[in-house]
Amino acid sequence: MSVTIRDVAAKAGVSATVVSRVLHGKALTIRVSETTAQRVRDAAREMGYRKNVLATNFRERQTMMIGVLHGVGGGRPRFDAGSRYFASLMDGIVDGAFEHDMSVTLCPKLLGQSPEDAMSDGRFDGLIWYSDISIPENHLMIERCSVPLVLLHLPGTLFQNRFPTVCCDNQQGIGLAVDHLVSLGHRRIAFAYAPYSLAGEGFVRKRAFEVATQNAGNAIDHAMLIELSTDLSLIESILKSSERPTAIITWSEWPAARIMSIASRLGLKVPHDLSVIGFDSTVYCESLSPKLTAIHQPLVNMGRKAVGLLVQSIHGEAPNPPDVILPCGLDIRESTTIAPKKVIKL
Amino acid sequence: MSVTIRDVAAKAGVSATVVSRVLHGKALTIRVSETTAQRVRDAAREMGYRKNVLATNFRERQTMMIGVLHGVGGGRPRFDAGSRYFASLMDGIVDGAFEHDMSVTLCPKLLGQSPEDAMSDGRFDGLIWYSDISIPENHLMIERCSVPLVLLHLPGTLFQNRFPTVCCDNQQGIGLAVDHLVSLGHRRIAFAYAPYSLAGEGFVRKRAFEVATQNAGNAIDHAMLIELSTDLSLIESILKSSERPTAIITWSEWPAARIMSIASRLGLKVPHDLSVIGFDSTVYCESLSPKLTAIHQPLVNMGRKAVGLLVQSIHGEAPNPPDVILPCGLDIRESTTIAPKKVIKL
DNA sequence: GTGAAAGCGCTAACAC
DNA sequence: GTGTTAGCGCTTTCAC
Repeated sequence: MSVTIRDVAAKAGVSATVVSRVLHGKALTIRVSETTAQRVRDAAREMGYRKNVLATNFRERQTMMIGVLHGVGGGRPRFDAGSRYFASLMDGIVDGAFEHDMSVTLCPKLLGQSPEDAMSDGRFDGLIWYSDISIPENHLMIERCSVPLVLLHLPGTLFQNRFPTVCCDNQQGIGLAVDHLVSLGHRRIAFAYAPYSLAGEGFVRKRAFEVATQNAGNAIDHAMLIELSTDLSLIESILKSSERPTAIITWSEWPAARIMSIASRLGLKVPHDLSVIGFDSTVYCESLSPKLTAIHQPLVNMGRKAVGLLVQSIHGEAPNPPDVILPCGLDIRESTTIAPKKVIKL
Repeated sequence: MSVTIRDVAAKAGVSATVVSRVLHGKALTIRVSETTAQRVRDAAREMGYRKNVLATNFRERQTMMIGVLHGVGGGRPRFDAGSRYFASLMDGIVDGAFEHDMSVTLCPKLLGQSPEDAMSDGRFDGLIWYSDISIPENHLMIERCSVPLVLLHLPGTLFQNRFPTVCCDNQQGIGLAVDHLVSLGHRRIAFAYAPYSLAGEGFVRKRAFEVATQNAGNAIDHAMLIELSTDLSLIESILKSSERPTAIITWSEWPAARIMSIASRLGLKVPHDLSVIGFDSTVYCESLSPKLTAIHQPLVNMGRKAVGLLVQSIHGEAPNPPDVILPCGLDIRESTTIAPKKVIKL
C-alpha cells in the first residue's frame, strides 16, 4: 500500500522504533545518533513517507479534533440565513481551535438520531456544546457525555458544575440597555420574552431586567414583562393599547425585528413612537430598517474562550475558574431614540 | 479501559467475530443464529459497549469525514465578516455532507505551513477545495493531492480534468447583467476587474462581458474594460471623466460596494448617475446602501453538489459529467436604474 | 544507541 | 453457525 514506518526502517537499516523516534519524536526512552537520524530522514524523504494519522489516532487515543454540537430539536444552525449569531460563534471556535492546532468538525450524527455515539466514541478529543434548546433529550446527552465538554450559554449549575461554561454577562448587558433607555427619558419599559426562552438564558435576562429596572428606582414608572406566544401574535394587542410601553427590550435578535415590523404595520414609527433593543448584535441588525440597537455579546471571543477551556480540560487541567463570563456591549443604532412626548392613539 | 468487542464476546460466550457481525454488520461471511445475536446485544447493552471509531477508521482506512480547504495565501475565510460568500458555500457543503452521513472538518494544517499532510494522510475521505487564490503553491498542492478532491470555482482544465469541478455559469450570469443594463437603456457599460482576479474566475467573467456586449450589438455604444489596482484608486479618475460609463459590473461583491462609496463621495448618485452590479449576491448586498443589484451564484447548491461529486469520487465512480455548471440569477435591488439622461460634470 | 516483541480494537480469511 | 488467527501502522517496554 503506502509506505510505512517499517519500510523506511528497512531502507535505512534500522528498526521501526528508531524511525518513530526520529520522524515523530516519540519513543523518548531511546537514543539515536545524529548520523542514523539523518539516514532515516533521507530514506523517508526518498520514499515519500507520510505518517498515517489514522494509526496514530488509534494508538494514541486522540484526534486533535473538536466537535461542535448543538443538540437535537430545532434544526441545524445555519451560517448564511437569518442572524449571524452562529457564524460569529463558529469563527471564534475556529480561531481558538487553530491556535491549538486542532481542527473543528461539524458532525451529522450529533444532530440526528444517535448523537451519543459521536459524543463518546473518541472521535473528538473534546466537544463544545452550543445550544439554547433546553429539552430533556439534550440534558441527558450532556450528562452522559464522557469526553471533555464545554458549554456555551448554558449555566454550569445545571450539571453540578461538571463542565466549564462560557457565557456573556446577561445582567450587565441588560443593565446597559435599561440605562440607555432611561437616559433617553423612557419611563415605560418592557422586556419581551417567550416562555420557551426561559429554559435558557432568557430566564437570566428577564431576571436581569427586573433587577435593572428596580435599581433605576423612580426613573421608571412602569417596568413591564411581556410574555409572548411563539408567533409573537400577542404583541399586536399590547402595541394597540394606550398603556403600551415606549420601549421594548427583547430576549433575542429576531423578535426585535418582528416587533419592529409589526409596529410599523400598525402605524407606529420606530424609533419615534417606540424604541426597540434586541439581544445579540450581529451584522443582521445592520440589515434591518431601522437598524437595530442591540446588546452585543462578544461571540467571537466566547467561541475562542470556550476552546481555550476545552483544551485545558482535555489536558486534564481543571480550568479555574470553570465559568467564564464575558462582558456585553451596547451597539446603538437607529431603533432607539428619546421617549415620545405623547403616546399616539392607534 | 473502556469495554471492547472482546469483552462483550467473553460475556456472551462467543468470539469477537460474532460480536462484530451482530453489532456492526461486518464479517459478512459468517452466519449467526438469532438467539446468539440477541445474547450478544444484551451483553453489549449491559456492559455499555460502544464501538471505538478510531479503531474502525484505522482498520477500514476511512473516516467519513470531508475536509474543506482553501489553500494558502489570503487568510482564512470567515463566516461572520464581510460578504456571506463562504457562509453560504459552507452551508451547502454541510447540507450535502449530512445527506451522506459525512461530517465536515475545517483543519488548521490546511491553512498553515504543511497542508500537504492533511491532504494525503487519510484523515479525510475526500476534500473540497474552495479557493480563488490562484498561486503556484496552491496548484502544486492540488496536483500532489492523493485523495479524492473536488474543485469549486477552479476550471478543471487547469489540472487536466483530473478532478471534478463545480462552478456557476459565469457567462450566462454576466449576460443577465448586461441584458438588464441594456433594457434600462445603458449604452456605456464597463466591466471592472483587478489583474489578480484574472487568475481565477475573473478571467472568465471578463471574457463573458466582452462576448455579451458584442452580442448586444449596437444597443451598446461603448463596452469598457476597467483594470483596477488592488486598492481601486484608479476608479476615481475614471468616474471623474465625462467619458465615464453609466453602469459598471464588477468581478466580485466588495469592489461594487467600494465603487458605490467612492462614487457617492465624488458626488455621483447611485443609481441615478451610475448603476452598479456586483458578482455574488449574498445578504451582504442587502446591507449596503443602496442595496446592491448582483449576479447570484447558487452557492448553497454549489456546495451541496460538490459534496455529491466528491462522494461519487470516493466510491470510485468516476463522476460523469465531471464538471457541473450551475446557472446564475440576477437579484435586482436598488443600485441599478434607467440610464441617466445626461452625464453630470464633476 | 538500537532492536525485538507486544498490543491498541477492529475485521477478513479460513478452518471446523 | 462459530472460533481462531493474523494484521492494519504506530508506539511503548524492555532487553542488549
